[in-house]
Amino acid sequence: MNYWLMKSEPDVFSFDDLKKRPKKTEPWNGVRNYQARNFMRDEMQVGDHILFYHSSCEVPGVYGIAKVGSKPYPDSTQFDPKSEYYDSKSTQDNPRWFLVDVTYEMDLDHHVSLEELKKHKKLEEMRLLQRGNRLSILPVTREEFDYIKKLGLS
DNA sequence: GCCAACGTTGGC
DNA sequence: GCCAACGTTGGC
Repeated sequence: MNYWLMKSEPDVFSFDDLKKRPKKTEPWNGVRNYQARNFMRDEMQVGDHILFYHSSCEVPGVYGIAKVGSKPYPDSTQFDPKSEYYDSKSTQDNPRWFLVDVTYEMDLDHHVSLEELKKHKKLEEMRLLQRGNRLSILPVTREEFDYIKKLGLS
């Protein structure tokens, strides 16, 4: 079992949006970074737990808990010329981009802001908090995951 | 294979 | 809107 942090801009797709989806599930399309893709394609397993993080917004931070809802499969938007995620170098036989479904798991009592995360010594080695990090999908340790979840419950 | 130019991310 | 960090592209 692995643990992850996945970023989303809430103006585009928020944790609330995920809850409102049919089956509370959303294909995580549009990732066009190889490292992030590799995490989804090679390392994620159904049932892995996810910290759902809002970025590029007024209060960046963790807003809920989700889980991996499917095995990896090709991101259909890469084949669609009308999609902003279209990739002309991808073919059905040799897709370049893979995704997993993300499924709602549980609410937190309150969000845990980036500012809050930075205050905790136990979290100072989190990849999210390392300088220059821009990956939209990051592994977290079980300890980090549990600690942050606890911060969001009270 | 190097590296300059360019584009994107994301906090502030 | 700024800008640091870093990934990607493409000429050579």
